Amino acid sequence: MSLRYALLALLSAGPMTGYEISRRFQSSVGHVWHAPDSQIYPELRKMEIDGLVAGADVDAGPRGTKRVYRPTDQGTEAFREWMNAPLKYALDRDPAILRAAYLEWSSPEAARRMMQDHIDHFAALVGQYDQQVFEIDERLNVVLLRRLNGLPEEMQHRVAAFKRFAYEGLIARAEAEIAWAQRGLRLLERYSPAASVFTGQAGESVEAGAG
Amino acid sequence: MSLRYALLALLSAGPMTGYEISRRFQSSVGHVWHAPDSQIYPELRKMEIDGLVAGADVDAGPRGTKRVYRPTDQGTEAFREWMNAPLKYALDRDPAILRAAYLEWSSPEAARRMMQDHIDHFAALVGQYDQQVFEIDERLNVVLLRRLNGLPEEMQHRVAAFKRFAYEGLIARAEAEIAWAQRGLRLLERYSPAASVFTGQAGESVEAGAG
DNA sequence: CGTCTCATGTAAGGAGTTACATGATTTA
DNA sequence: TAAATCATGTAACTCCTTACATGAGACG
Repeated sequence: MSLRYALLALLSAGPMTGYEISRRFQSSVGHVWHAPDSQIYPELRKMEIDGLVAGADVDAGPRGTKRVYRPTDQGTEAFREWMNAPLKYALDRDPAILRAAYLEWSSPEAARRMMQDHIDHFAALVGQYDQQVFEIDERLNVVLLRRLNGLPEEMQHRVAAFKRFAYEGLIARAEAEIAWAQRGLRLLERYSPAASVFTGQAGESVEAGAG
Repeated sequence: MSLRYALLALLSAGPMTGYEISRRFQSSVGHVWHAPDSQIYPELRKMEIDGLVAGADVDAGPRGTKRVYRPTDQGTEAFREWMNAPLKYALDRDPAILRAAYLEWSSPEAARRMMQDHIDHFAALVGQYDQQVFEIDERLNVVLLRRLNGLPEEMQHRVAAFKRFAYEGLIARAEAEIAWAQRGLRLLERYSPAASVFTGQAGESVEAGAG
């Protein structure tokens, strides 16, 4: 149910087409919330039926028309209500943690590769997040500029500070993942040189595993 | 698709009924992977059809019978394969980050409450994780004991070390969340004493928000 | 002449949530 | 005698993923 609030959040910067939302959800804003086309277009239609956004068919030059959405007063109010309601925390369900807990079932090489992939994955994300923070600080982000346009300077700082804060959270998380996987590599170094008893055929391993 | 691997992981400690799995998934092991009854029983049936587990109806005394599942050789092999395959990383979609990015839309009190709830939530989790680590270190966890039973001592250390490592990851994450929310509180202190322009009625706010 | 961008979806299926349903036995 | 534990599900729904579909204009 958060997708519609993510859409309202993005649309609070100004009117957009489904296509533009889709592109933003795949690049910059996509770090905060990601969704594919196949979810966005139908959800916008549903939100229109529910009176949260208003769509208008606008001339798109030689390309015919496109549908531009903007939040209605009701949509803005629904977003604000959601922003003031308590958050529900989902229970944990992360394949990386699941794997880590049963790493004796991986081959030593696969275990090391998993940790290295984890580090590489989150290091790449940190790079992307840093770039976003830079674009926030330097006011290079198009959607942010649209959003800040017309606000008093103090409020501009405030709005930008919150965007920055969100990315700082993502960076802190990613760095925690990297540090954890590095601990994992050190742990594997201590245990992996010795061959795993779990690398044999299925029959043996059931014996070894179930004892 | 990870649920079945979580089930195979748990069953690798020894045979269990759906009911016992369900209880474990709601308490101790539930921190690593959570699932409700309504998902577990049907999934076990599907896995039996797919040949990954074998179910046997066993006498349960005066209560009639119960169905005990154990992994088949094929199931054990499928689990090992999954443990050796590369992980897929899902794209980010976290309501807490989404909110943080648009915190100018929350009332100052709601924003502070959100941060405090975040801290409380993850502090409680850290407490639970610490307890699990204690139970791993002291060999108090029933499933772990079942799993270690019969393994050479060196392997016991190894297996327990990986379980501990998984919880260390959860703890590191939770602590990163706490630190982040504390930064959030400090940020709000700087910006919130001044009233938000976004606290008026819908009409005004659309002006202010969209500029 | 081919690929990229603009523009908007459908369709099928998997994964997860929430609520409901049932009934015996054991414990406080 | 009321509540918790043992034991096993169904049903409806939402949310998300993956694959497929289409067509025009712009760019190189």
